[in-house]
Amino acid sequence: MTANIAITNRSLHDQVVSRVRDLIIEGVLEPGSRIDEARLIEELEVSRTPFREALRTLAAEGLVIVRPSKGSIVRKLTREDVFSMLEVLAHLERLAGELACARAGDEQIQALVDLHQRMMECYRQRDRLPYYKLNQEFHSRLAELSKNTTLQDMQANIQARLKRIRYIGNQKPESWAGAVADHEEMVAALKDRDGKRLGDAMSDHLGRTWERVKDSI
Amino acid sequence: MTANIAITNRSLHDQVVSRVRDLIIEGVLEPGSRIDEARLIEELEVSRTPFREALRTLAAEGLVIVRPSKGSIVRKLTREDVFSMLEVLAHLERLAGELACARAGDEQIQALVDLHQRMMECYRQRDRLPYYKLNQEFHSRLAELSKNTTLQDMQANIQARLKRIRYIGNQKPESWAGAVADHEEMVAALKDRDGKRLGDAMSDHLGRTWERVKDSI
DNA sequence: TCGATGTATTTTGTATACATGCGCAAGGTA
DNA sequence: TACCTTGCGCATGTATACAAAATACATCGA
Repeated sequence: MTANIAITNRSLHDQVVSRVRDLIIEGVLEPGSRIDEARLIEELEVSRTPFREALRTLAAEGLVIVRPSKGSIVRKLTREDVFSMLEVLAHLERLAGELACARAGDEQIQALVDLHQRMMECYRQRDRLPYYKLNQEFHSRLAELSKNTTLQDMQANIQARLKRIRYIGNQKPESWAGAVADHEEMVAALKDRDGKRLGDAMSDHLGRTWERVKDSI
Repeated sequence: MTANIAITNRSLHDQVVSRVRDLIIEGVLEPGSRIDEARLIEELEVSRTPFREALRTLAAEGLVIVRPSKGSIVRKLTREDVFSMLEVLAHLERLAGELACARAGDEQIQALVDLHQRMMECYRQRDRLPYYKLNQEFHSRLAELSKNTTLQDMQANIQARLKRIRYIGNQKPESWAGAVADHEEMVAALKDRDGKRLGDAMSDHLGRTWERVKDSI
């Protein structure tokens, strides 16, 4: 097999989905605002067909709402939405933690510990954005270790929907310190393969996430 | 407010989504088989545009898989898929049970108990289909009592994807009796508002569902 | 001036036409 | 005969045209 020189011939649909998803997460398309179909298809330089298909996909993901004959809007999360999502996410990550302790290989756990070290390095340097990205990766990777694809998918979905709010909400330094402490506990439990303790830690972590985030909605 | 005389002007998209979803759940469209776009749009008497949008929605729901330039197929669940879905569903319903005990009103609990009575009546009469439908409703209603919309959505999604397999897998009489016993325990715990016990019961119930179902995949 | 009603304009929904890429089979070559 | 090549047909992907609905706006009357 030669080096991978394949042209990633992704369909326009897929490209539009990830592009618009990013626009929503980055806040370029503001929550609650109408999605101007004509404007966006012009900027993205695609026709209405793949664009509208993409909207359907994003609607199913929960990022946009299509109101029949009235256009689509970027879904705006209420406090109740965010609370319920964090409640479910906490419970899912508890399961992920427990399963990871039971099913992950030693190298996989070590890899996650290494990732954690890199996060700590970012924290010491106060490199917010790299930390944030590693953090996202930490949680997805932990879900992977559960060896449960449904769990991974659902966690990824909620993560994506909350991404923006969590980013906004984690600005305060003391919040950051708290999150770091949570992670220390999680990694310790993971090293010991103590599923119960890891599950509790993940659940608690997300419980505190609500406290950190709730005022920025 | 007068009686609701609004004309339900559902878009073709929505109609196609629910129609095709039913075709998949009912097994008319067989798992793993290619979806013949031309044939279906003819039978449904719609054009390709709303049909293809509907496919995107169903793909996001996990019922079909669109392979770029290669057509769509009805997603075929592997044993691993079903196991992971039941594992997550069990965990979600555990949460639903715990939250329901904490948050539901007395009348709501009573309504669920009544529903349970009707299920028992069906069981005594060996009315399989009505029982099955009431059972679906029982689980959705219990999720409602959690007052957590995200939980409801995710539970509904997994339910829909598993619907067909669960129906096939619940044919044996002894399986049915076991499921009924599980429900008795669940309702007892719910009456007592014993969240922990209800959570365990729901989780155990779905654990046994795997046993009932696993050979029919 | 305010409101109601009818009309114009914009926007969305659906159908269809056109483009592209995949799979398969016919034909050629070793 | 087995395997590779090549070209054609057809399914899929995308663009555009047309239809219907909703919104904005203007005109008329009280």
